[in-house]
Amino acid sequence: MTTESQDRPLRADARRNRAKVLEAARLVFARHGIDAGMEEVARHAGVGVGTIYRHFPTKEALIGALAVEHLRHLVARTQEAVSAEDPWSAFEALLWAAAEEHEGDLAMTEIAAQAFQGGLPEADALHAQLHEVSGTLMGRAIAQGTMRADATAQDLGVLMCGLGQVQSVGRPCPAPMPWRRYLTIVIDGLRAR
Amino acid sequence: MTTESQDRPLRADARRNRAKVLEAARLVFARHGIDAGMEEVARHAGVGVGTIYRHFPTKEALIGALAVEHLRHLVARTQEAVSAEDPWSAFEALLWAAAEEHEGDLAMTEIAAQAFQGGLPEADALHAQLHEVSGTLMGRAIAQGTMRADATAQDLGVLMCGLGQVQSVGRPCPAPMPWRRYLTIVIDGLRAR
DNA sequence: GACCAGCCGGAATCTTGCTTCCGCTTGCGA
DNA sequence: TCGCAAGCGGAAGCAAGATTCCGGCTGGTC
Repeated sequence: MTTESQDRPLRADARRNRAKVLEAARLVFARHGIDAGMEEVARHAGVGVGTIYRHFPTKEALIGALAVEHLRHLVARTQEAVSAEDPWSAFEALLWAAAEEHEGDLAMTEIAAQAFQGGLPEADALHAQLHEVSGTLMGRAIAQGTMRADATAQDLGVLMCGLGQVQSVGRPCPAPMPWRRYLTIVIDGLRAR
Repeated sequence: MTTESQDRPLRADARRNRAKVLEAARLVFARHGIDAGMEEVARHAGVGVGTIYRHFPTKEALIGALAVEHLRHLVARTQEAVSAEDPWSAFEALLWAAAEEHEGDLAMTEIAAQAFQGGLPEADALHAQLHEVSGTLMGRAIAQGTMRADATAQDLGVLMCGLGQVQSVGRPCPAPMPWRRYLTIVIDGLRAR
């Protein structure tokens, strides 16, 4: 997925381990933030650090792989939303669902950040795709008269970026679950008046 | 300010150095993020690392001192806003001004974060004060009928937290200056309908 | 069932950055 | 002007964490 996977089929155990590593990384980073050690990820996956490095040349690459997975997921979700009949409801539901999914996730923001500047071609492509799809969705909502006319896909990105920060509860902001308020207010800000 | 300053008057050169360190820290952290090294801060201040540690027992303490300064500043600004005749305009102007001030500042979010959980008594007190003052300001705006009735000082904190993230341009989000859009939308979200 | 390329574990290594230490310098009161 | 407590610089000490290395294991093929 990241470096070479189409070349040789990968031995059965290797494929299994790769998956375990990815899963463990998602979990550990979500719980302890992106600064969690590789050692910790390895322990959680039940493998040695060496195994991680066999699959991902560097910590950054591992994070990049997570980012790609995440983006893929987002694109899929957004595409579904585009084909709903009521674009505004679909849009709103999409945001709530996406946020809910990452409740208390300490890493999403940083992972997404990596993806942006990491220069991973795959991540770039997915970004472009996400940008386009969400643009379409928002365009439909605007046409419907429910979303403010000047809203763009880029705005959405910016707002989601803030959401990620807010969701890393504990680190930046105090008080539990303020992100629901965040989303409420932001969504109202995107509504047509 | 942080540890002991009321005790002995501090020698003239020491006071001068302390100020230089604080100023350099603000600058360096803003430019390179909170992960910039102490070495770098020292070089920028034109002193040795040892000198920093004479004034601030730890990097965390140095950051804490910056946070306190920042909070003090915010409280003062907000107090001014409270005494304006038009609360909504004052509120809006306050947000824009605060944001403008930290254009491209990579450290504000993290510094503010430190202040929250750092447990610094002085920072806690200032937070409480800020919370109260902004609550007053917002209450006036709500009474005026210009701000949504359910808005709270805590909401403001959450939204500013997101803003901080958005402003760390380069790290998390791509595209230059999207924070103006962020603020525009958020402010509209806070408006009464 | 024997072979071997590919894979594994995890100790050792390298890097980076915070913090401490200590001999030298300097403001400033007598 | 003298004496010295307070302050200074920056090399050395340490800790944490990423990455490398290599001897030993194992799917999967002949």
